[in-house]
Amino acid sequence: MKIIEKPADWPADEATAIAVQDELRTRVVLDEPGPPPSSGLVTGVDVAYDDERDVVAAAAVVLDAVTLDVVEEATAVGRVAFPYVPGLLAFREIPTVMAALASLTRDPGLVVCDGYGRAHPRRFGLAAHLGVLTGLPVIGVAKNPFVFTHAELGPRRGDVAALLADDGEEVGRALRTQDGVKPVYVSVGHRTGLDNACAHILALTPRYRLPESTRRADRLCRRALIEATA
DNA sequence: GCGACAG
DNA sequence: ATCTTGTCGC
Repeated sequence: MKIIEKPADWPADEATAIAVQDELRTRVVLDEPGPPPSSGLVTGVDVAYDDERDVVAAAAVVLDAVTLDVVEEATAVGRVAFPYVPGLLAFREIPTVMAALASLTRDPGLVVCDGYGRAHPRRFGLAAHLGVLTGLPVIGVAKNPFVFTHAELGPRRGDVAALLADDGEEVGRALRTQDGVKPVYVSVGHRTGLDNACAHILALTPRYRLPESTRRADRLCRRALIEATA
């Protein structure tokens, strides 16, 4: 399979990457509610790394939002496009993620990715970045609160608490997806509302803490990395 | 000034 | 993200 290289104009240092974020962030659309939950298609994306070989594998798995059945899968393998810097995660993996999305034969519908959208130091995390570059509705789901804080939330599935920035803005939501488990952190990326995003994530977590979409994508990209590395 | 810090 | 054994629990 072809190796996805980073674009020729890809940022080479942190200062340039931050400048790119500050330019692209103006194109995020936040006033659309997005697709209603439990309808249409939902596509999970995830990546796996082999830092030794500088390789990243991305997977996109399309699910039927009602049955959660897999409708289509796609993978792409690329070169790691940027070092890991908190706040600049998107620059590592976006070219390869976009290649995986582009090789799908149908519209991905709503995209769910690991990490953050608006819950980001400059309000432009991976989910927002991916949304602006693809034009698709995207939401971000992370496993920890990063630099943000939230009040304690109830112990039951569906309980929520606002994820707050220093200035008091609600940049996302801590959402309990199963009774008694650690919450996940949901934030909108592009062309979706926070209420809708949380409803989608609840619909995608009938059994486990993490959405079915990311669990499927996680397994697939790990498999793709092993096959590409072998 | 020094850490901490999505994946 | 990734490196990794056993262990607790449904």
